[in-house]
Formats: sequence, C-alpha cells, structure tokens
Amino acid sequence: MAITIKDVAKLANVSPSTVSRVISKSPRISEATKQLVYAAMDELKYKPNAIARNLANASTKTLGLIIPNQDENLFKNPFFIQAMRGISIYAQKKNYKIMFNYGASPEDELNFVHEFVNSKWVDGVILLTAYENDLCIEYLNHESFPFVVVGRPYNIHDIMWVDNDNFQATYNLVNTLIQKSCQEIGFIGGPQKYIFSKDRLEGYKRALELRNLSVHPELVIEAMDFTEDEGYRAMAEICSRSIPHAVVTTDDLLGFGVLKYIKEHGIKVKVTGFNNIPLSEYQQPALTSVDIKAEDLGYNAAKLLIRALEGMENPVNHYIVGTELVERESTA
Amino acid sequence: MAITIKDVAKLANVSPSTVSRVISKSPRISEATKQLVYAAMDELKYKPNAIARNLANASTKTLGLIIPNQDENLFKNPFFIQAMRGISIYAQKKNYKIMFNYGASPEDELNFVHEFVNSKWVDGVILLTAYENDLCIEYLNHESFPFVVVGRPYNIHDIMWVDNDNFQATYNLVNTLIQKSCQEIGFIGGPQKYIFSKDRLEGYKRALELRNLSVHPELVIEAMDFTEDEGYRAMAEICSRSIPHAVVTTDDLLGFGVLKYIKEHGIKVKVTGFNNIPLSEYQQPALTSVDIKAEDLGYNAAKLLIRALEGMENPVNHYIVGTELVERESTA
DNA sequence: CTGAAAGCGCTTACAG
DNA sequence: CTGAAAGCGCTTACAG
Repeated sequence: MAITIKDVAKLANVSPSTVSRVISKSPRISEATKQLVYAAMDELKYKPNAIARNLANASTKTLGLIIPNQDENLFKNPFFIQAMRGISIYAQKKNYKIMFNYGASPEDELNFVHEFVNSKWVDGVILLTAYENDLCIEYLNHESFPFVVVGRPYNIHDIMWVDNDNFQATYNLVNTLIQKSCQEIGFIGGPQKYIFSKDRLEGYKRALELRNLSVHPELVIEAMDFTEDEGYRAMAEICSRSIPHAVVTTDDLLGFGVLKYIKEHGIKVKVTGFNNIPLSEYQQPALTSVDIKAEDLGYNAAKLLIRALEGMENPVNHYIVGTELVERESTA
Repeated sequence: MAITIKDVAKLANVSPSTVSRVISKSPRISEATKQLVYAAMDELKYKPNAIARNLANASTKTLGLIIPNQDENLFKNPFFIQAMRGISIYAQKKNYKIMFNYGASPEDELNFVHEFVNSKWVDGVILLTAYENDLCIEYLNHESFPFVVVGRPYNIHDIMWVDNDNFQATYNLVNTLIQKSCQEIGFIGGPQKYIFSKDRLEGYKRALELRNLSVHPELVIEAMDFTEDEGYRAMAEICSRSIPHAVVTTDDLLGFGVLKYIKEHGIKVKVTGFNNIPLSEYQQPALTSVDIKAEDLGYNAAKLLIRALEGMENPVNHYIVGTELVERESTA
C-alpha cells in the first residue's frame, strides 16, 4: 500500500500527530524533530494524501468554474477562454486547483453549482456570467457559499464581482466618434437581459445627449443575439431608414455582420465592436473594437475569491477592469 | 453542521451501513428500506460528501490534464482548446470531473504530474503532447498510473494514445497537389523532435517518390518553431533557390508566413497548412489546410482513459482520428 | 437483506 | 514541544 503518515512516524520515532504537524508547517515543532521527520519522509518518498487532508480540513483548495455555454460553443468564445486563462494563472500562483463544468442552460448551470456545493468538492465558485434573475447567484447567496461573478450582477447584495465599466467605455467610444465628426451614429446592442447591454446603451445615449445630439430611435436596434447574421440584419434595418456616419455595435460578431453589409452595398460607415477578438484585426473594412481585457477580469475574479477564502479583507467586494479602445482605420 | 449519513440513518431507522449501500446503489437492499432511506434523504436534503466517499473509495472520478504551454500561450493555441473541449464533453457524459494545470516546461509538467499522482487527486492523467524523451510518460509508466497521451509517443510500450495518421494525411495531401499538376513541391516542416514532424516529412517524401518525382533537398526546410516569421524566413530561403509550384507546411502559422512572402513578392504558389485554425479561412491568397480534428482527439483520449479506469477492455490501446483536407482556392 | 465495527489517511483539541 | 485519542464522512468485509 501507499506510504502513510504512520510509516513516517514509525521510522522517525515520533507520533503521527507530530508528522502531521510537520506537514502542515505548525509553528510549535522543534527544529530537531522537524529534520528527523523530513529525513524519514525523504527516505520513504512519502507524499501526503490530499483527499485525506481535505476531509480532515474541510477544504479542497479547489475552485469550481461554471462555463455558461452549449456544447458546440464551449471554448470557442474568446471571452471565456481569456477569462479562464486569467483565472488559472492566479489560482496556480496561489496553489489552488481548478475544476470546470459547462452548462447548456441556466438550469444546467444551477445543477452543477448544486453539485459543487453539496459534494464539498470546491471551496468557492466562479460564475462566468450573470443573468437577470440568476438562479445560481440566488442559490449561492442563500447558502452563503463563497463565490464571485464575472460581470456585474443585477441585484447587488453583498456579492463579489468583477466587470468593466461598460457605461464609461461606450460613452468614451461615442465621444471619440463624435470628435471624428460623426454626427449620425447608429447603435446595435444586445438583448436587454444582459446588464452590460443596458449599460452600453446608456453610455451611447448620454454621450450623444451631452453633445446636444439627439438620439434617433430609428438608428437604435436591439439584436436578438451576438451573431454576424444579426448584425447584418440590423444594419439592413438601419440603412433602410437612413445611412449613419458610424455604427456602434456591442459585439465584434455583430460588427462583422455590419461590415459585410456595407461591403456588399458599397457604402462607407465607421464600424465599432466590443471584445477585440483575434479575428477583428483582420477585417476589411477595418473594425475598431473595445478590448474588455477578459484575462484581467478572470485574474481579478480569482484574486477576489481566493483572498476571501483565505480570510483576507478585500478593500471592496468588486473590481473594475479598465477597457482599451483599439482604433483601426480602413486602408482604402 | 452538514447533514451526514448518520442523520439519515437515524431518521430512517436503519444503520449508516444501509444508507451507504443505498447511496452506492448496492444491489442487495430491499425495495422497502430503499424507499425509506430515499424519503429520509429528501426530507433532510442530504447530499453525500464527495471527499469522504473518495477517501473511502480511493477514487475521485477526476481526470488530470496537463497543458504543455507557457503562461502567455495558454488557451491561445486552438489545438489545445479544441482538444480540451473534446475531453470535457466525454468526461462530463461519464460523470468525470476535470482538473487542469499547465506547465511552462517539461520539468514543470513533470512536477504537476507528480502532484496529480502523489496527492491522489485524480484517477488518471491526460497528456496533451509527447516529447522525444518524455519524462512524464516515463514516470507515469513506471508508476503504472493510468494515463493517455494525445499524440503518438516515441517508444510505444503499452501506452494508450490517440493521434492522427500524419504520414497518411501528408501523403494524401501531396498526392492531391500532384494531381493538380504541381510538380515542384516545397516542404516546410517542424522540429524533428516532434514525432508528427517526422511522420509528415515521411509522407511528403513517399508521395513524391511513388510518382517518380525526386525529392529536392533544397526545397525541404526544417523550421525552428511554428510561427509566421519562421514560415516567411523558410519561404525566402526556398525561393532563393527555386520557386516551386506549391509549398506544404506542417502548421497554419508557418503557412501564414509563406503567404505573406508570396504576397509581398507577387509570386503565385499554392500553399497548404495543418490544423485548419479559424484564421486560416480568412487568408488571401487562400490557404488549404489539413483539419486534424483536435476535438475528436480529445474526446477519444478521454474515452480510452475512462474506459480503462472503469475496467472495460479497449479493443486496442490507441485510436487513430481521421483528418480532413480543407481545400481553398484563391479567388484572384 | 442488514448491522456493528474497523478502516480510508489525515487533523487537532486536550493534556502533559 | 509532543502524544493518545477522537473525529472528518463515508465504505465494506464479516457475521448473522
């Protein structure tokens, strides 16, 4: 069988308790016995059984990740990939492990959260999205289970979250366009069930209002989802009414659709997106995009959660990650 | 405190052993008591503690994944992302969890493997790459710890692995080019420390030989790594000697570099790559690419490993995933 | 089919 | 600073 604490104890001529204290770096152990124990561990090539430690400690040093996505899209959305990267970099630095599950629907996600919590497999949970009436948030909150959400939740109780300032990002973006003498600016936003959709729309409106430019409702469209097709369709709708100088979309994929439309119809309109996904760099005409720094979002989410788990005070229970406007000009 | 098996036992008026047998679906339990126990579990909202079960069972139903990559590249290489996707889809179907770690170097990877094995955290390990003298493979093999490797290992002992048939894929690709009347075909391969590099080079040579076309050593280059820059450099080298009808590269990024070169120099050469990454679709001139079906590789790796863990016989200890040639023609 | 008991490999309050 | 003992929440061979 595997080497246990008892074998080490016997060889080192101490009690198992003492060996355990050496493993967990308890302060009240004499240097002499510590060396004795280490020598015995080396000789036997002893390695602590993490499962047993976890049971006794009631902690796993593991974070549970819920990826909100369907089978086919798993890992294809650069946002989630980048966020995961940030999460795992911080977690690894702090010796936390990561376990993930993806759910095809909010119900599915809830099931996984239940499992994470009930099975005691993880010390904390990271949610990669926040819905309007989020069952996972409600449940985790009700159970007082440690968690953090990437994306500002709706009814902010005492929840930890990280997000961009979507209002400000869009506000600044529209300002930049106005300074480039775009007067008529269209807007293709996402479903209002996402809080960032609301925030971005709000930022757009305020920027126009502040400059005394009126918001033309016929230039503002709510897309059903974030796809190229929807972007194309929305742009067609806008152009059937009036051709704007610029169009702000809240997702690069929507932006791709808009670009496709203007290319086909030979019209010249500045187009912007959000997320700055790798493909956006290669578009022709060019796509300006707001980089939301998904990796930073993930990194700081993990940081907030792990600090809380370790009993460290977080200055605030949320973290705002700055965005970066990546401007691109068509070469034509 | 949390509800345990004892609470359920008390309420249902049976022994903890009986409750345990119900949880683990032991066959020799009367239907009556089973219902009694279920009722009690419902009433108390009892959930088994997975950690405790694992300790008693000496199994975690968790797979450990080693991602061979440096911080900056984690999750950026589509190959690994797609493979992970396949792995997690199969694992989830079989109720296995996944834990991952990434290593910046082979030594780093070995450390994580040690940790996975020693800590008893995972039941099996999936390696996402195979090196020439692979320390992880050697170690896992020596410890008789269950594992599978994505990529055919060098010294095939009794190891489980999945891979494409790289020889055949390249052979077929070159044949296709010959049929399109390319006579002079250049080859830009990867470092020979990767077994797939060797296989692809071999496939290229055989296809030429079979058609009685001689292999021109001056058209065959071994790139240092899989980057656009290397592709560009290699193509420059080839063209300084002779301009071929086509160039086969063993990675899309190398292909991008070649495309860049021919675009700048206004020459017309058919270019092919491997992996068919998303960006390859958008190249101009067009890039033909071999889709290696990374998701299938991951899926079948998980399948092979989990079947072995569950004590099921695998027909063979490896699995070959078919490739698909995605041909693209320049529109010019 | 069911129970009492020992065990999985650690941790930790208690006592010294 | 160190040890004996009870405990973390399950499982399972043994006996009935």
